[in-house]
Amino acid sequence: MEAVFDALGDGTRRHILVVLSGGEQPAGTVVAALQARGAISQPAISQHLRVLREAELVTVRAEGTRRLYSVDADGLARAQAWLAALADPL
Amino acid sequence: MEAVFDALGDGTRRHILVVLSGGEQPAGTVVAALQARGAISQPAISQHLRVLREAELVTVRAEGTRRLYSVDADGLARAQAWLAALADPL
DNA sequence: GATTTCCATAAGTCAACACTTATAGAGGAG
DNA sequence: CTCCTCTATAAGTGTTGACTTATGGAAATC
Repeated sequence: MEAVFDALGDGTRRHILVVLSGGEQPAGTVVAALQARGAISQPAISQHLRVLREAELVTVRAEGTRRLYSVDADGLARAQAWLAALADPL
Repeated sequence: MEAVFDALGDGTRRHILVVLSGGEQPAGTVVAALQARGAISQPAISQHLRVLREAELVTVRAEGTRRLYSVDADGLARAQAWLAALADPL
């Protein structure tokens, strides 16, 4: 859980999640989308994707040389549940 | 919204929210609760409370010299809604 | 099999930000 | 009025972590 909100605590990573909310995307497309918004390198995005993966906020699957990323609904649900518990203490 | 997840992206602040989820508490009680978990100064907590306030994740009200903090359900709901939109893109 | 594309990792740099100590200020208590 | 409690702000420091360039490796293309 710690890793989840640490991962969400960066604007670039949140932007990546927004891009991926449009559906499964190869890493290269994510890079292009982020670079359309401002100068950032491919390795920077790759590192962010790794953090999101380790936090279980995204999933990957390989297809040839491409890595297809998607938002991980389970991870997002866990984050939502944690927030809900704060507002509504059992 | 940026400020909300930036604020949530720190473990100490998340711990403060957990403490406050138990109900309205004066700042001093929050300090005591956090210090029970590890060495941290009163000003550090005060600064975190300010960040949480600016992100609208907590509310304050003064009672004499005490400042009573509570979790802000609206702010938490906004955060949840944002996460929900990611998983379930309209 | 050489080249090219796609992505990840390595290593190093720099700035943001989470801390600290010191202090100010506002409200009860004596 | 004075003292003490409670909390916030000021100022300075150190470390984390978000970036960079450089490189490695795996799969498609020719």
